[in-house]
Amino acid sequence: MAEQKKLIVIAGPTAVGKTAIAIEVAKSLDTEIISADSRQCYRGMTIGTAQPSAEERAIVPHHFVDCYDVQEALNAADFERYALEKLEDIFAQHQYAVVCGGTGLYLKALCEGLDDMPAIDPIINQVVLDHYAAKGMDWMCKELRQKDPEFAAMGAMDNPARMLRALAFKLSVGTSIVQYRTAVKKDRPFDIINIGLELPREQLYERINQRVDIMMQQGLLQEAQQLYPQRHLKNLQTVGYAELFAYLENKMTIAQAVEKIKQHSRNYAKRQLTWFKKDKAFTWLNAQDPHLMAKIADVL
RNA sequence: GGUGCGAUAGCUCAGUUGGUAGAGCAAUGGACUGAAAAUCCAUGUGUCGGGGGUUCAAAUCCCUCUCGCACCA
Repeated sequence: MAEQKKLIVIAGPTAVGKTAIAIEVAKSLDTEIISADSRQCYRGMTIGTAQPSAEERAIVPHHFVDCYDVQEALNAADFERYALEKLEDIFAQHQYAVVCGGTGLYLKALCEGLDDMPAIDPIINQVVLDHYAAKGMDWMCKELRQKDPEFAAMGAMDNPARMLRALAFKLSVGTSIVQYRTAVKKDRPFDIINIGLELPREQLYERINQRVDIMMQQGLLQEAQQLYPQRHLKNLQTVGYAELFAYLENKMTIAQAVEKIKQHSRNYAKRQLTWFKKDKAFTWLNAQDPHLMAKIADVL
């Protein structure tokens, strides 16, 4: 009987050095990488999302990078499907596969699965969005309390993003979204090894600041200019672009925009750490440990 | 040199007729099952520029000094 296939998850905050390390790991195991990053998958967001370069991709094949139009709004469930399918291909030829990324929900979707849920009618969804834009939170609270008291009772009634989905779900499916949330972990036909990369906070923040300066030198502003006409897409509600759009609209100076990008990247890194640290399955390693590769080999 | 305005949380500022301070942003911590680089929640002791005075009580009134800004010379 063949040995169980193994998925190596490499996660951590932005700018910690995940990409380079994942490449080294994948190369040494002679396998491929699936990126678990909700923004690197879009074409045209090359510099701002720090997509692996062509040279890096020539060393190890990457998937879910630079392969969708920004108009296509993918979500965690789409990633789950994509990654499971791709893993089947990779495992057909390799003992190991590497998933590398910083989007916690996507990693969770892949490793534990999302509950199966019916799709929301896009027309109803749009109607709900429009009503919310016109009438605001008060309207949505009232509407939810009336139409989906079960959700309203759960106490997420201060978060518009989730309320919007709950309302649109209830209106198009007819049942409360709460009914579909079983939180049952799915069994996957492979072992999962979780590796978290970290650095002392000060050092991480310093790296983030430096990387933003480098991105600007590489032409982030020009990249943002090209995407500017599509700035209202949710995929472009992204650190590094939103701030430059504000600059392009004369809402702040370029220096202020760069400062904001650094600040928001630091905030984002902290949120990522909060998410991953809660998951006790991770083995944490210092991203700059000189014996990193040996330590990773130990974990496998 | 003169006059006026300002000096309050890391930053920008509120502070009503005197009752020992509060917002936004930042920062820190946290949540998060289909927008997740998103979205949201929690946390505010700071010689109220220094010194003196009036008062039971002063960020708030008076005097003075220091520093900024503006205007007049």
